[in-house]
Amino acid sequence: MVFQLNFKSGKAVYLQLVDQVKVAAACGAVQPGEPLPAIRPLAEELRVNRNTVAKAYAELESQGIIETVVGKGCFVRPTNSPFKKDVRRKLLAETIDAAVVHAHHLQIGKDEFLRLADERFDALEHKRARAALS
Amino acid sequence: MVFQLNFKSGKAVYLQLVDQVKVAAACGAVQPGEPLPAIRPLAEELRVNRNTVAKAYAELESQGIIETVVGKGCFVRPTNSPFKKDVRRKLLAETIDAAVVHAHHLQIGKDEFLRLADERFDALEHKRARAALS
Amino acid sequence: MVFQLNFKSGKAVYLQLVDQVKVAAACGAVQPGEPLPAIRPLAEELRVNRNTVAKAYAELESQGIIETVVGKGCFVRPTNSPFKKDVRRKLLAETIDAAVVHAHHLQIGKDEFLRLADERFDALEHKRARAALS
Amino acid sequence: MVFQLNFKSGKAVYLQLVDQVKVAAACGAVQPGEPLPAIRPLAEELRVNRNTVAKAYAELESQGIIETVVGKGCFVRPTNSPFKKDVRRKLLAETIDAAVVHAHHLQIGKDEFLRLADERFDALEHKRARAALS
DNA sequence: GTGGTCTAGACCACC
DNA sequence: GTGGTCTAGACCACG
Repeated sequence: MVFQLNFKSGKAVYLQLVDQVKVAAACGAVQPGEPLPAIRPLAEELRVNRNTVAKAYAELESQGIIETVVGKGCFVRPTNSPFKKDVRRKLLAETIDAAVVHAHHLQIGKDEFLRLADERFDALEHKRARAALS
Repeated sequence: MVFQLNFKSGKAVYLQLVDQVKVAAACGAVQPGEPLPAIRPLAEELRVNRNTVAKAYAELESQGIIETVVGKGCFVRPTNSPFKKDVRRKLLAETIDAAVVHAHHLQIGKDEFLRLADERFDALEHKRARAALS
Repeated sequence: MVFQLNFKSGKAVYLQLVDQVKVAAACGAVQPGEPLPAIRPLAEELRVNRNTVAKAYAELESQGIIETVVGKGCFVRPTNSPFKKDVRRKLLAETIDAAVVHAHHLQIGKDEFLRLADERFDALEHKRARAALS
Repeated sequence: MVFQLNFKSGKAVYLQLVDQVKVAAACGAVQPGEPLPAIRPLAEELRVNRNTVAKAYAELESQGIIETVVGKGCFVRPTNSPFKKDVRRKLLAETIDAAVVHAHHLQIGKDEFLRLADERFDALEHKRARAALS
């Protein structure tokens, strides 16, 4: 799993985690039965207190998204309402709209925006590739 | 100008206002030089405290989006980011990173992401063009 | 760190704090990475409301002088203005204009003004050099 | 008289006016018996409401700095404690110190600072020369 | 009427 | 413990 936290967004960090796991689970990016990262190393990677990650996992469990097995870890449960393709596109469109508005105020045009997006997408792939090796 | 606040989203109310004003400015719904709604009546309309609206406007002023003149009101400024080019790129990169991770969780690949971004960028331009006419 | 507030100067208290922190940072009295006093105890010491100190710190953060980490505190950042060169020049020009008018009212001419400025600039550098050693 | 107002300093505009007249009067920049600018044109020049200038003049009269003759204007009264040279230098040094700190945070060095000061001083002279002609 | 400052006190997220 | 948000209400400067 790859997470992206924004400490200045004004949204609680644990809720950002919750949202990201929910989306990933609803789309099959993490398959049912797959384990989520363990709390301690994830907290370290995200530079966040363990309590914060634990709170996010607790929230996910109370929402029935994941299942915690004490001593083993947290596992994704099967989704009963996976997102359809058009729902996924619409969700992403909202996020992209926000980015486009941000670009406008920073006076960054479409060409450079797309170049940056391409670049950051590749960066994510490299990050995942490196993570897969270790 | 119509604003929609979500008191349960976990995101600070004043930041929701900030974002919505930025969107309105970006798509030309409010043109440079035009005034924003006055603080007191807007606070009443949105059922929030006057200080909350004032905080949003103060944030917008510190971001250079609006200019406030005591005794007169708050006015939209023309887009003209004071930041260095590399700073602007870096600021936008953070937003794009979040969108890229979102796309990954939504199981949407780079090609479709870029197509969507291109599309949303054009949509914003069209809105601005239409708004400039009226 | 010792702060002196003047409640009768007609200048907003939180802005007095902002200026004093900026002076302390500029002359090396607080080094990059060092924490500022915590909000609550400082407010008590200065006999002002906690919100007033918080507002000062928020302003310092928005100016890029400090970084605040929730749950940890507020820390001085290394000097690195994000503004374009011409914006920086223009911002400083306004301050210098005020000083020039002040000099004119004080019947102090250009030569002496420049000599004084040279002298005060060196004084700041010396303070910074001494502070860097300890 | 040349005035320099800062609408964002957090200090009341009328107090900025008061301070500037007081300094000029205490240093002989305006001689006893000389008239201050009339309220209406000054307000226009400074882009300020007439009430604001009137309030400043009222404050100056209550402090005994000026004398208002209805229908004629406001005149500077003789000072009984004019600033000595060292006092004037010290007062200006404080203002310059603030400008130097500002320059530091904008990462503008001594050379450029002095160049800017030289330039702004000349600009003030030209402004006064133009004003004297009309 | 406009926006700005300050206080007092409650609740929340994070360490 | 840290900082952040929001409310309610008072007072001020400016137009």
